[in-house]
Amino acid sequence: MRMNKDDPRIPAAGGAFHSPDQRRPLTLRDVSEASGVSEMTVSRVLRNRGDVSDATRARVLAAAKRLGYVPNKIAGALASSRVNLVAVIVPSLSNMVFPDVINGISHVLEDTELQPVLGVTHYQPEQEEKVLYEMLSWRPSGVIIAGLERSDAARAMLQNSGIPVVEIMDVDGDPIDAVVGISHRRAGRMMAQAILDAGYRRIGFLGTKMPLDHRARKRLEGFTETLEKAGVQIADQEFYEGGSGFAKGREMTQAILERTPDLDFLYYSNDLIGAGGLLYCLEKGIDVPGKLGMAGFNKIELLDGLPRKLATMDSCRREVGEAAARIIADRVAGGARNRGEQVVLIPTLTLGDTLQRS
Amino acid sequence: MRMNKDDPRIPAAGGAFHSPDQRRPLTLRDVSEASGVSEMTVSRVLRNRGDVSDATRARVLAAAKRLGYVPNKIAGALASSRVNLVAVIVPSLSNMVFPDVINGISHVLEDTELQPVLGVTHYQPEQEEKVLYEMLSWRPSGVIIAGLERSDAARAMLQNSGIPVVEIMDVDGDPIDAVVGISHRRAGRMMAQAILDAGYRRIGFLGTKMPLDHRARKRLEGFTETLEKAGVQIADQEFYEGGSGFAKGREMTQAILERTPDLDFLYYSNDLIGAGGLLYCLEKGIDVPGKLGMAGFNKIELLDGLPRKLATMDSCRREVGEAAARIIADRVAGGARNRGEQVVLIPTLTLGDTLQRS
DNA sequence: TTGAAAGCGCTAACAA
DNA sequence: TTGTTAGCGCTTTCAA
Repeated sequence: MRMNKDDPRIPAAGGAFHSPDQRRPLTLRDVSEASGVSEMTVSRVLRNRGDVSDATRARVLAAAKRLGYVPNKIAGALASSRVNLVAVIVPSLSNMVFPDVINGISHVLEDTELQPVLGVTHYQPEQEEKVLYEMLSWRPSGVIIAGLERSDAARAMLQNSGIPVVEIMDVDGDPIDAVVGISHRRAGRMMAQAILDAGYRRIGFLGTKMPLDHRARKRLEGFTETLEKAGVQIADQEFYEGGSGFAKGREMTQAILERTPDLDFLYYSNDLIGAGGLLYCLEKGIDVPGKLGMAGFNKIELLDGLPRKLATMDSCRREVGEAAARIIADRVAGGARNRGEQVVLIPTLTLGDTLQRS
Repeated sequence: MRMNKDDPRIPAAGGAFHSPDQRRPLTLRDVSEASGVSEMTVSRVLRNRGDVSDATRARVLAAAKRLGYVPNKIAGALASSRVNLVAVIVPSLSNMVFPDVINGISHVLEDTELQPVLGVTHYQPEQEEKVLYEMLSWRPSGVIIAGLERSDAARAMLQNSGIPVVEIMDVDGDPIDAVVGISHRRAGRMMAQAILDAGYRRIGFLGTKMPLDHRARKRLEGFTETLEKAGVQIADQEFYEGGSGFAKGREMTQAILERTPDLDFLYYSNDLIGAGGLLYCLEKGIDVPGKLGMAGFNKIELLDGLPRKLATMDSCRREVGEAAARIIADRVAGGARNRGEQVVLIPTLTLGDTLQRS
């Protein structure tokens, strides 16, 4: 074993990693030379592959550590055509919904070799195409992507990619491969039924204007469908653009109630604006849920602790993330020979304090 | 990157490309053979590099589109030793703080070739090391990482990486390279001064138990420092573990007020628990801010619309993200010959309705 | 304007 | 248990 004291990259003992003037990133060859072991054996040691004697292993590890070597996964991936990345593509990080999904995914992948890589589309199909294209060009081991609505191009890319694809959060549609989520139509129907059962009849809807939030759209569709079966029409609607928040919920609630004062229920497309509306109504001294019932969607935990508990429905975000990650992990591990898994979770209804005739 | 209809990357609708049995991903060679043009020229066309005749370009684009070719960035990156990825490493996605930062980063990087790749550490130094190692092994063009507190190993990796490193959200410490953020000590001092100026003297603190949330710790340090200069001690404290939320804020507030009923101010380490506390106090009929003042931190927009506006301080999240991304983009573009940029943002104090003697 | 050759840093497959 | 040889799919460089 050659000890090259003059090699500028090899720092003095103690500070294992400090090579301040380093220009060229270290390669396996550097570790090989520093340890007097072939590149191949160094590679084996660093990947814990094959049989390597303890003595050799120790020398290699010492050298790698001393040099501060970080392997080049680009070269490794090219050589092995294996990439331990899972592309995770979501529309937004700002609404308290997808962070939970992502945490579920990370949690499951932590027990595997796989690593999630995040892309955000801002609910724009063009952005989705672009992000997908970028991610696929890194040849990930799988894709987890929100929703079932795809441009033809995006769909083609995913189909041609030859890797596991899990579409999440929604099951109402035609999946490319696997799918994990809840039925938003069904969620809308369930909520409508609960509202009707409680005796409310003059129902208003408040939600996002965004035509590209397909899940919100489907909830509304299921909702109106069930109302109509009971001979009830939505009495008024209010739409908004931009981020959700309490203030938005207040404004919209005020607007709809001023326009249609005889409403006896407000159905919000998410808990955040619902909570804003609830705060507004409580302030106005409106009898909730006696005179006016209210409900949101998502079961955002953060909101536990409002003066009243808003009726809502669980979107199973963490479970969705976990199940999706598990599908990818199983496929990558080869433990699953099938494709097209379907995991349909059932949202639970929470009546809270805002959906029950007093 | 443009996304027009002639973009070779985007397969045409209509299924020209469904090659259902496709096993091997397409390569440049496939496009080369399909178009009768050398691989090299195909590569030039797809990267818009060098001079290529219009006729050749058209043939290549047609072939690429027809086949649904997606370039392999792994090979490209290895050959060119250029990777258009920026590693973004944050402690959490769940607290409404880092999504804003990430949006700022994405927004700036959208105008460049660079792409953010996200890693989450859950406030664990070991996780940070692991994530950093994984990301650096992909040889990104830059790193944006939250905080200034690093393990020796993490610090060494970053130093040795030879790429731009921007540490964000905090400026109180010893940066490895560039830094963008606010001074949390200063923020704590400012808030303490405002509270003292308003005449409050019996002050309680409520915050996370997490010893690894260094920014919260520094705010508290600055806070107590200013109080002490005025001869005021923190009268009581309450710490919590786990996620923030209104419910947590309520519980803690109840606990501290029952233990120390004569407190006249509550300083919360973030707006979410502060909002919970505020809701609790309003319900209890406590005179806010007359008998009891309250303040949080972060200026979370979502909360606009609470019955009272909580006093808070802006953590400049989006600006931090944007400035950090700009530093990376400039360095990558070669437009900046220097290193070690320091961007210190000044948080603004919002008194709201909870910090002013009536 | 186009093409041919030589790697990028690593790993699969095989040899010793 | 260790080493050698060929690539992985692309880009760089240089020649035509």
